[in-house]
Amino acid sequence: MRYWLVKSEPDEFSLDNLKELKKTSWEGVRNYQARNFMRDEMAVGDRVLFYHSRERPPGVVGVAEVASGPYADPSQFDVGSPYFDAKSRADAPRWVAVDLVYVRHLRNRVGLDRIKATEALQEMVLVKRPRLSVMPVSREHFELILEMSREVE
DNA sequence: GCCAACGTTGGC
DNA sequence: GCCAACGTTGGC
Repeated sequence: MRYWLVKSEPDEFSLDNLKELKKTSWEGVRNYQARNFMRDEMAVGDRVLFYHSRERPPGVVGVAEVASGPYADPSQFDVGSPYFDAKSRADAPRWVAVDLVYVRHLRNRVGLDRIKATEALQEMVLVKRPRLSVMPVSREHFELILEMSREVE
């Protein structure tokens, strides 16, 4: 089992939205590196840190789980979608989606400021590589974030 | 295949 | 809302 972190702008899709829906199709990823992680490495049962970006303060707010293998992201073929990609062909889809299911909210969010201030988390992709919206997380880092969420800041 | 221009992400 | 960092595009 692998561990991941996905970013979402809560104005667009929050962890509360996922809780209500229980399950969602994680569509709209339009970055090749993120796409490759989803396409090549994500598998059913993988655990996912759910991160709210563009919110003050940004941070990890909960846990989700991968509930499907990768499949062609339908929004790439939808002319009305902001994620429409005219260069993607039906017989060779460029972008993939996976299903995510809600697992839980963290008792306390783990803010980016705290992550950045934690020595053991300096190697997180989140810290080292800005602007990536789907990224792997090591088991150790995943568990440390969960531990931090149980403590009051 | 280089690289300038442009677009997007996301912290602040 | 600003803008730095980064990815993508396209002219040459």
